[in-house]
Amino acid sequence: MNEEPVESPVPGKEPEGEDVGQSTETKGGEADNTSEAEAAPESLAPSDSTKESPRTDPAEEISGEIKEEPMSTGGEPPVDWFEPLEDDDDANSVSRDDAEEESLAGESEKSESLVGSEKAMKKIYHLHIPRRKRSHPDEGWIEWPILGEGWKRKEVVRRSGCSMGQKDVYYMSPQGERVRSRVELASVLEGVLDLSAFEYKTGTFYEGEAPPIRIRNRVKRKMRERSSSESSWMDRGEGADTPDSHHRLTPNPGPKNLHSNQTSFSSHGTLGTPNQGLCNEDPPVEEKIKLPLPSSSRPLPLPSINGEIGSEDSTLICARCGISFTGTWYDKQRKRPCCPTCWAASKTKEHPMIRFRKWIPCGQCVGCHNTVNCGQCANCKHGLQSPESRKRICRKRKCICPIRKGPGSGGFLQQKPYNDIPETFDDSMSFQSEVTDSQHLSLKSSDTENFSVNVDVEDEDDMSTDDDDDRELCLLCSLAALRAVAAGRKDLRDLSFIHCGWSSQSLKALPSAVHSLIVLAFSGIRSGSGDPVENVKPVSAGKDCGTCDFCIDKPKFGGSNKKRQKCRLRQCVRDRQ
DNA sequence: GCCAACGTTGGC
DNA sequence: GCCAACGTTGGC
Repeated sequence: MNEEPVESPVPGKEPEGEDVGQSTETKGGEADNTSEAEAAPESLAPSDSTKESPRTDPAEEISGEIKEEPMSTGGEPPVDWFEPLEDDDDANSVSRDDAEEESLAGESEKSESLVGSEKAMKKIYHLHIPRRKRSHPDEGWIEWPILGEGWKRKEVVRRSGCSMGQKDVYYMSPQGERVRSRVELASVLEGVLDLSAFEYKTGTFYEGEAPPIRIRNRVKRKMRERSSSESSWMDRGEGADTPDSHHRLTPNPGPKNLHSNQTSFSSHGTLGTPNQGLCNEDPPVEEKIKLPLPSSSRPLPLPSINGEIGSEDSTLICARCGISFTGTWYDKQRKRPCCPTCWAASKTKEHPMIRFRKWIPCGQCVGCHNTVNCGQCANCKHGLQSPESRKRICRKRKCICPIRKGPGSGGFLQQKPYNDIPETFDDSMSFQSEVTDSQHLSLKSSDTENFSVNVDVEDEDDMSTDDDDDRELCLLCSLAALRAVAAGRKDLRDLSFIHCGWSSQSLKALPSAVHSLIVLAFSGIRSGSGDPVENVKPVSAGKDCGTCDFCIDKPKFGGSNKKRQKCRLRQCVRDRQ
């Protein structure tokens, strides 16, 4: 029966089931239960004050010093069940649990900060701080014949938490049904006892008009996340019944008002008890952090570093390493946040910095404001030549917004990157550490977006055949250039083996940010060397290796010219795939 | 898995 | 703002 011997300091003196701290709250019942309508509230105050008792110096208790405990050791008859908790003369009764509890939430002066800190610690650091001490189920029950034979009543004062000090009153039917509200009690006593004049809290019937009975129309709120992984970012679904919801006597209040679901999120300010304000000062951690919506219901955000891309980036907690970071990085499944470091470590081939995107015109830049075709650019010329097939917009009318983030940034299209990009990119990332701070900043600011080596497509038809379109440059070449720089290369001439036919001209046509990076890097490596691309000799633009199968196929190498393909070494790697 | 203890919130 | 009602949690 007694499962908590440690908490029964004076065995035999009192029913062991009632000597635990929990029982303090019930003492309002006194021996004479029927006349304690006022006694109950009054008796509860001391229960809290007990925690202010001089005896309860946590430091002293923890240090092993047993205080004098004069009150109880003096042999004064204990005031019922208060004795063990308040003035325990038994050394053993100064249990570690008590000390812990008091240290956590014992002294009322400290309770606010303690409660707050406890909550914060629990929430933020997930420390395993015992939240509560469970009393024995049989403890604290007082016969309550006013409700009928066999009925019991129990008062519980919350000893910790935000609602510390709040009193809960329970009743237990002769059949052992535990009632925790007037509604439940009414349902049990329906047809047996009229509770219209029954005051649930005090357990007494009063005379006069009965206060209105509140009927709550609650909406189930799904706040808590599931324990792990994928569901952690999802709202909890229906059916999250708790065991309590099954055992509860209270009938289900029926259909919930769905409309109130929203307001429930904004009503944290309500104060159930004076202490509840403490809880509401700091929103839960989950609410401090803007939790991302499930990827399925959320536009795929732009990747970013330090939130430079997309000013609305959230502070997220990496699901892998736990660090916080800003941005909108997600793991491969895009279900959980993933910091850039873990991203790099993931070896995924779908690096967030490498994407193919489709521009959405900003509508504000000069290019977007141009309405007249220049007639001079390749696109215009192409259109003049074959108006039917003209699909490209005049280059002067293209969006030249430096940020290149259209009004619907979510409209970028993510496409599959090239296969061997990650390693290349890793090298280029290492390059960042070699540059100066200012250079580094330039990498992380607006250039970052371009540095992400996007192949930007204004529309599908605009991609591919236009040789002098800077958007046509091979992604691998761009990356290779960066990689070479990162590796400490002094020039880029050997890049031809990656992209045959590269010349200084084509290098110059690198996406401006990439080119700038190269220049920047070289200026850091070789001060005053100027534009390194300028020094790059034209590479094997016109030379065939004469050994590959395509060259051998050529007539000049004695082939039959069946394949009619350019020397493999002169082909862009991209084209070879 | 139960349920005491605590959190939350909607009615007043 | 209070607090009854009930949802939720975590100790057992």
